[in-house]
Amino acid sequence: MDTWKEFEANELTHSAAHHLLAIYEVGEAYGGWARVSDIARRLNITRGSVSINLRTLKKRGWVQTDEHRLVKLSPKGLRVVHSVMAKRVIVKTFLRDVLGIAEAQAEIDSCKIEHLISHSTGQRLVHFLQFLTSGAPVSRQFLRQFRAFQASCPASRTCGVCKGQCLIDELKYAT
Amino acid sequence: MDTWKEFEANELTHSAAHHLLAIYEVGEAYGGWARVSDIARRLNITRGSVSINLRTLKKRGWVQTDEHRLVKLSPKGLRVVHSVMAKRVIVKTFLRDVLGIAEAQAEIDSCKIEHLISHSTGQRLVHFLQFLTSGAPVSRQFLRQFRAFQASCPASRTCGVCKGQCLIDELKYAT
DNA sequence: TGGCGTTGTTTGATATATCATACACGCGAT
DNA sequence: ATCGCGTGTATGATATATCAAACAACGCCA
Repeated sequence: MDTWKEFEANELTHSAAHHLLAIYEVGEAYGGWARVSDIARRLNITRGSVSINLRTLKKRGWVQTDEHRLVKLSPKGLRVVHSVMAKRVIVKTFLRDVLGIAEAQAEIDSCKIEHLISHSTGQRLVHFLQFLTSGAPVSRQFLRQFRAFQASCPASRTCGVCKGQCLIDELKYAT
Repeated sequence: MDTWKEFEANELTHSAAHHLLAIYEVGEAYGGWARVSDIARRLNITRGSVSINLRTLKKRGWVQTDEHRLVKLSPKGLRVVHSVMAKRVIVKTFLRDVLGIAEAQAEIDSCKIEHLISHSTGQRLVHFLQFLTSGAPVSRQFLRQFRAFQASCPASRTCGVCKGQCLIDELKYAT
């Protein structure tokens, strides 16, 4: 019923996830400590925005601050960052190495999705990639034949309603 | 640099996508025409919220209104709905039938992602599923052996930082 | 000791997305 | 004809997320 609301219910927003990632990346060379200015520069937003957003991140217990106003991830925040980073790598790897999507597009898609997929989905995707790249004969053969199949796929078929914008026509098998 | 901002730049928000889907579903039995009340009931939000959100949807050219205040998808809106529906089905099918994720979780994850994946990613995912379910010997064998591999996977390994919350440890192959 | 630049915060603005509540309109039943 | 209910809209509130601009504080340099 309210499945679609799970999106909003997610306590980790896209914005928050990237603030945490930025703190991690910026602080990497300074023992985990980051300055508001550098976080803002990294995200290409204003210092004011970062300052305001940090309130929520602190309230959630994801970051800690210094007496010098330096910012650091809490253990809880670090766990979130690890989780998000891992999911992005997994999704991007799948999109690029299995589906053959261009690096740039794979980056964009995985960046949008990284904070949304569940732990179990991420884990199963890892196992899938592990098996696919395990070097087992069946995996190698499958990948090779899939590449050939892809090459033979028509660029796109036209849908009566969407004029090629949707994929309905290609979904007959799924009904 | 600003890849992460693509999320906000997306003109089709999660909320908007589901409003359009609701209009489509509610209107299905009435020649595409839907009432604000029914849309609100469908989404489990107030009539007021729908009323306000419809302004944006109209401004974007996705819906049209009647002199009786009935709401209908424009041709452009219908294309969006087809595109989103198709992507949800594709992703859900992949999660459920390939990765073996439970129906409910697959529904939640695909619902979060449906409006975010690009057309090319959706199309390639379709081709992947087509090949996997084509009945080709290599596909059947691959799927069977993957199931066996999955069954042998340890439930989860513990990450020093995350205590099993992240998947970093399982990503060694990807570095 | 001044002054200037960087830094972090605050303020007022916009945009989305929701709520509860109040209001106005129309239609059907009495 | 009017009473009441359902419907759509409007209003004021909250929460997120951004901006520009103003402001205060600190440090460095002369």
